[in-house]
This record gives sequence, structure tokens and C-alpha cells, in this order.
Amino acid sequence: MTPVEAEKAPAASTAADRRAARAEARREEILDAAQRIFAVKGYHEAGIADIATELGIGHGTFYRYFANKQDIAAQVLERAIMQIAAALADEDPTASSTVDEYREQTRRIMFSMFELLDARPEAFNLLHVQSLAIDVEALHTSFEAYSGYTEKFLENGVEKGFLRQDMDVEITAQALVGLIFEGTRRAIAEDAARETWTRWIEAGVALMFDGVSG
Amino acid sequence: MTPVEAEKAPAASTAADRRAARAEARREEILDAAQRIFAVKGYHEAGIADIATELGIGHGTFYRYFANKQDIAAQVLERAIMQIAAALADEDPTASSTVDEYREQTRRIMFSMFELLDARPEAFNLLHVQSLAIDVEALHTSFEAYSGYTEKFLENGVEKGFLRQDMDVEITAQALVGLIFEGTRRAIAEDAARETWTRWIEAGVALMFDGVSG
Amino acid sequence: MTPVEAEKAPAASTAADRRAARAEARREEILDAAQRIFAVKGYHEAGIADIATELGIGHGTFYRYFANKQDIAAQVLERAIMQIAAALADEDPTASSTVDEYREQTRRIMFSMFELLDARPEAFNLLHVQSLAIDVEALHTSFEAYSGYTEKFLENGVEKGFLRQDMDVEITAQALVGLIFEGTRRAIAEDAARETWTRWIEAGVALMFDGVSG
Amino acid sequence: MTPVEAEKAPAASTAADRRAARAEARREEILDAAQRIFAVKGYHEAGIADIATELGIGHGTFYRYFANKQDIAAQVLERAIMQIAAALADEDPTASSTVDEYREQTRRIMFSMFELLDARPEAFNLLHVQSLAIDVEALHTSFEAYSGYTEKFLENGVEKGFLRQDMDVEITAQALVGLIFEGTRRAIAEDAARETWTRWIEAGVALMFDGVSG
DNA sequence: AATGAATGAGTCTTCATTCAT
DNA sequence: AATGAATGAAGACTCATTCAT
Repeated sequence: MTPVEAEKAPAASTAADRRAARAEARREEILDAAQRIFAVKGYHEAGIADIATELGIGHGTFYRYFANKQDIAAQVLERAIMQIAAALADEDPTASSTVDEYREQTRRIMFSMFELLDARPEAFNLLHVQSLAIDVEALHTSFEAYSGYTEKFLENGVEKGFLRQDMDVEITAQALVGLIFEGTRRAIAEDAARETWTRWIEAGVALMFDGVSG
Repeated sequence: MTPVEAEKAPAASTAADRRAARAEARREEILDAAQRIFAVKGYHEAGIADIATELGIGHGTFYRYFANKQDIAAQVLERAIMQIAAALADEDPTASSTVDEYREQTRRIMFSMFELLDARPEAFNLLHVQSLAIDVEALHTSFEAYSGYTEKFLENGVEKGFLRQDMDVEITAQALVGLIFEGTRRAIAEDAARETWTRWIEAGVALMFDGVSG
Repeated sequence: MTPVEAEKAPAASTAADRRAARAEARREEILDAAQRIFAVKGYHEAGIADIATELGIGHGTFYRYFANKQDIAAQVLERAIMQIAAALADEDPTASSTVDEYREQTRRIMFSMFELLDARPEAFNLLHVQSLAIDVEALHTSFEAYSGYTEKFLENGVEKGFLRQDMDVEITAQALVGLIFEGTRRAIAEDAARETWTRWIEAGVALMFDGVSG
Repeated sequence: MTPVEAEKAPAASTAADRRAARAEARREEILDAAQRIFAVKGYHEAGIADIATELGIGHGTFYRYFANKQDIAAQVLERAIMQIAAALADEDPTASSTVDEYREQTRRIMFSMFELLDARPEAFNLLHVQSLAIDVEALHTSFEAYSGYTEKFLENGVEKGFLRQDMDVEITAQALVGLIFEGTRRAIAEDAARETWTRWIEAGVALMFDGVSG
């Protein structure tokens, strides 16, 4: 390789890289705009034109990055599900060894859910309100993933003996997911204050660990 | 009043009554058809034409009974919510005096939910899948009603001393509604077998009354 | 049947008939307009909007009568092919018994083609210019039909002995169709005068019956 | 002119020549690709993108060589017409002195048409199927050229006395062109076997020289 | 000279709603 | 009271063409 070639090669590669990076950035921009638009207007009421206008780009540009409306919607939804999943991923399902540790872990998980809800309300709006219009299957799959993850925590507790031994781990995990999501659903619907979070976390943890019995 | 009038008046009134009854019956027919269609095709995919065709009536006739698509959808949804509410109404929130009685009552309530789900899957489909497309507000209102009703059961237990005294009754009721609806949501989505119901009822009751702690 | 029913029944049937007749008339109107538009602007340049505007009806009305653009185009083309075929159908393939009779018959056929071309130039424009854009297959099928029909005349002549005995009837028929259609093609393209028709008919008949040899 | 300039000038001119040659070669490549694409997909269905992709060049590059889609289509069509014309140009319109010589000449011409059709089916597809979408006028002009050329052969025969003296040379030439093109049209449409060629040539020549009379 | 990202005019098609019969 | 023909707003999507790099 001559010095000239040595200089050219990286340059060319950088140019191509830059282009790819730009394209990816633009794709991300459109995805963001779409998430906003879908969250505000809803999947069906939102038009491709709305997304394009939001970004000040032409309609056609949109179609350079996404095949069609359904395509971007699915990607937006998937991203929202991933963002939420990421908030849960910090916790290790096998970390707790006592009820109190697990109780504390649960508090943290619920808290990060509410934090995320504050930071990215659109992500939850997508999940709660738009997902059905976009792809019913995707919603179900994501709930499956969340409950599967929750199951691991419960299994850990049962194995280590600090949770009820006769627990139907699978169903209980599903029920707990329902419980948590109802919390976030209401928080969005009612535009809940931070104080309400605390009540949900405390009441939720109390219900989950102690039940309603006196 | 002449004898002639005396005869006519009741006759006329009966004719009007019959007409009104007929109209009401037709309205109900259309509502039924719409519920089926919405449940099968979804709110947005379903057209007025589908409903009219299902009944063998003209499109125009539809508009003699309902103002527009949104109108009938709202009524269909409201009806579905009422049908589900009716299944709960059999139980008296103040009936239980011991934990075991309430536990039994809760079992019955959950069981009737699953029975209703078997009898009227469209009602639940409407609630779970279509409601968001039709009227987000209505869904929230209905959840509000369900949780308000559940609250009464909890309050009764707290007052009578057989439920946890420090319970956040409002939030706990909301959480329990979320839990139950997740159960029905999954039952519909997965077309669950009767056996799964039992697991849900048992695991749900266990979680609710005893919590997960060992 | 009571007298009342007797009166009603026909009346009802007439009302339905009238509606069907109106629909058919409208369908025909749209078909006519489409033929004009397609002939003037060409299949691809013509829009549904052009057809609707031509008739002063809404775009949507068009779709009550035809499934889509391709649908009406196919029907327009089929109609044009039928109109041209009708002009030929007057002649009986087995009528001639001598060369002179057949020669006269051929003259008449060619003449009616030119007459039709004068009366319905759009029909020929459709066939010659638009057909390929609409449905290549349809054009080929129609040529097949025309040459099949021509074949019958030639067979008749060969059987009766007044036409060349060693003739390849099939191919010759195809060639003659090509010859005639080139005549009409040019007549349209050049907006030919009536005098040109006569030259085509005479030269065509001479070529067909006597060939070019001296 | 300094010696240096003397050396540079020719070098520059050669470089420019090479560049021009390269440009011409590229132009030809694009033209070839376009001919293939138009023949396969049709003028309207084919996109500039298809042509660019076929060659692995950018869309923009296309526009350095052709003004627009219509432009290249016209050139492709013109080239096809020229290619077909070239196949005819081998024959001298004044070469024949007897009917038999002309008959033989005609056979050769028809044969070379079928040979060309075998070698360059796209050229004929362009002419028969795409030309109308591209430029109706061009098609007519080319037919004009073909018939003008045919006319020369006929005139030669009439002058030399071996063809019918009362022939309408102009119209007859046009009719013969129609006859031949119908042959090639069918050959393409039906993907005709080589055997069919012979039948067309024989039947065509027989019809042309002897007519159908017995 | 080559590229390909950006553009937006243009088109078909759907469907809720109205209204004359 | 019932009908269904007519309507046109609305929206997704394509593709020839331009132009900055």
C-alpha cells in the first residue's frame, strides 16, 4: 500500500461511515418525531404528513427510512418496550436472599418505572394506549417478556425459601405485571403527582408481600 | 271524551307504543351486530357498511338510530362495561364479616368474571382491545367505577377489622382491578382453557390475601 | 293474491327495475366518458378525476360502478373490441360462392370498418393506441378472434374452389387482419379523408385477390 | 508553439478523446440497459432506479447522460427502429428485374426480419409494445419510413413491367408493411417456433404475389 | 464526473355521512 | 321509516428530478 492509498482508504471509509451515521441519526430523528406524534394524536389519527411536518422534511424522505406507516409504528413500539425493559434490567433476579432484600428490590423497580414514566411519558402512552392499534401481538409478547422476567425473581425467592412455597409462580408473576402496569396506566391517565407514586409503591409492595389480610 | 275517542285513544297509544318498542328492538339489534363486528374486525377496520350488511339493512337506516360511528361505538362500549359490571353487582360489599368469607366472596367474583368472559368474549374484547380506539376516557371511567366498587369491599374489611388496618384502600383497590383485568386480558389473548381460570383464581386470591411472603 | 297485492307487486318490481335501469344508464355514461378520456389523454395520463369531472360527478361515485381504473379500462377496451366485431358480424362467411362475390363482400367489410372508424374513432384509438397499456393479452385475444373469423371466409372459398387450393388459410387470415388494421391505424393517425378510404379498399382488395404480380 | 506545448496538446487531445470515448461507451451501456428494462417491465412500470440498479450506478449519473426518462426512451426506441431498418437495408430496391427475382428478394427480407426478431426480441418488443407509451409519433414516422422504402421496390417492379401496372403503389406498400409487422407481432406474442416463420414467409409471399384467388 | 439523499406533485382509493325518493 | 346513491375529504404512497457533496 502506497502512502497515497493509505491516506485515501481511511478517508473513503470515513466518508461512507459519516453517511451511514447521518442516515442512522436521521432515522432516529424520525423515530423520535413519530413517537411524539403517535403519543399525542394516536396511531390512526396521526398521518405521515404530521411526522414529516414536525421535522420539516418532505413526505418522500420519510419513505427513504421506513417502508410504511405500520413499519415505523412497529419500530416505535418496539423501542418503547425496550426502553421500559431497560429500566428493569438493572436488577438481578437472583440478588435477593431475604424477603426484606426482595421487598427493597421491588421498591426500586417500581420507583424506576415511575421515574421512566416521568422521563418518557410517550413510551408508556405508546405501550398503554397505542400498542393495540399498532400491533396487538407485540403488546402481548412484551407482557410475556415482563412476566417471564418477574417469574425469575419469584423463583429465586421460592428456591431460597423466603417466599411462599406453594406459590403458582407463573400466574403470580403475570398478576404482578398487571398490577404494576395498572399503576403506570393510571399515573399517565391522571397525570399523577410524584406523591401518588409513593402511595402506589407502598400500597403495591404491601399488597404484594403481605396481602390484604389483617 | 266520546266513546269513539275512548276507543281510539288507547288504540293509538298502543300503536305508538308498539312502534317505539319496535324501534327499541331494532336499536338493540344494531347494537348487537355492532358489538360482534367491532369485536371481530376492530373499531377502525369495521365500517358502517359491515354492520348494515350483517343485519341486511341499508346504510341510511343505521343513521336513524345512531348519530355516527363514534356514537354507536361509545354505546357498544358502555354496554360492554355494564354487562361486566352486572356480573359483579351480585355481591354485597358489606356482606363479609371474616377474612374467610371475603376470600370466598372474592373467589366467586373472579369466577363470575371468567364465566362472563366465556359467555361474552366480545364484551371483554371491546373492553380490552377496542376501548382505546373508541374512547380512552370511557375506559378510564369504567376502571374508576370498578375500583370504586372494590374499595367498598376493602373498606368493609378494614372497618370490621378483618383486613389490614394500615391499608391504602384506594390504591389497593386500583391495584386489584389491574390484577383481575390482567387475568381476563390474558384469558382472551391466549384463549385460555377453563383449567387456567382456576389457577388464576387460586393464585390471585393467594396473592391478594396472603402476599408472596413465605 | 288480493287486488291490493296485485297492484303493489308490479309497482315494487317497477321501482326496482327503474333503479337498476338508472344504474345501468349511469354505468354506461361513465363507460362513455372513460372511452373519450382514455382516447384523448391515454390510459396512463388519464385520471379517475378526469372521468369524474367530465361527467360532473364525485370521485367516489365512480367507485360505486367500477372496482378501479384497470377495471373500467378493461371494460372500455372490451366494448371497443365488441363494437368493431359487430361491424363485421353482418357478413356471412359462407355466403360467397364465387371470387367476385367474395371480392364484393370484402369490399363491404372494409367499407364498414372505415365507416365505423368515422363514427367511433375512439373505439379504434382504444384498440390501436391504448390497448397495450391496458391489457396486452386482450389485444392479442381480439386479433385472434378477428383472424379466426377471417379464416372462415377463406375456408369457404377454398372448399368451394374459388380460392387458391394450396393456401395456408390460418396464416393468410392473420396476415389479412394485419393488413386491414394497418389501414385503420393509418386512417386514424393521419386523420384520413374519405377519399383515402377508397384507395385503401381498392388497393387492399387488389392486393388480397390478385397480388402484386403483373 | 513551444516543444512543451507541442507535446502537451496532442496528449490533452488524446485524454479528451479518451474521456469522450468513455462517456460514449457509458451512454451506450445505459441505452442497452434501458432497452432491456423497458422491454421487460414496460415503459411506465420501469423506473430510472431500475436502469441505474441494473448497471450498478447512481440515479444521478443517469441524468448526466440523458435529460429525462422520456429522452432515453425516445433514443431507445429510435435505436430499435434503426436496428430493424438496418436488416432491410441490405437489399437494393432496384436490383430485381423479374417477378421471380423480386419474390426471392422478398423472401430474403422477411427471413432477415424473423432472424432479427430472434436475435433482438427486445427491439421488436419496443417497437410493437412500448412504442405507443413512449412516442406515438415516432412509431408512425418509422412505419412511414418502412412503407416509403417498400414503395421503392414496388415502383421498380411497375417501371420494369413485372408488377401490376395499375397498382396503387403507395397504399399497397403501406398494406404490405402492416402485413409483415403483424407477422412479427404474432411471432413475439406467441413466442413462435422457427417453423412458424417459414409458414409466414411462404403464406405472406404467396398472398403478396398471387393473392388469394384460385 | 459520480453520487444518492431529499423532495413534493400527483394518483388512486376508502368510507363516514347526507338526502332525495 | 327505510333506503342506497352520491359525495369529497383525507391519506398513503410512488417516482422523476434536483443538487450539495
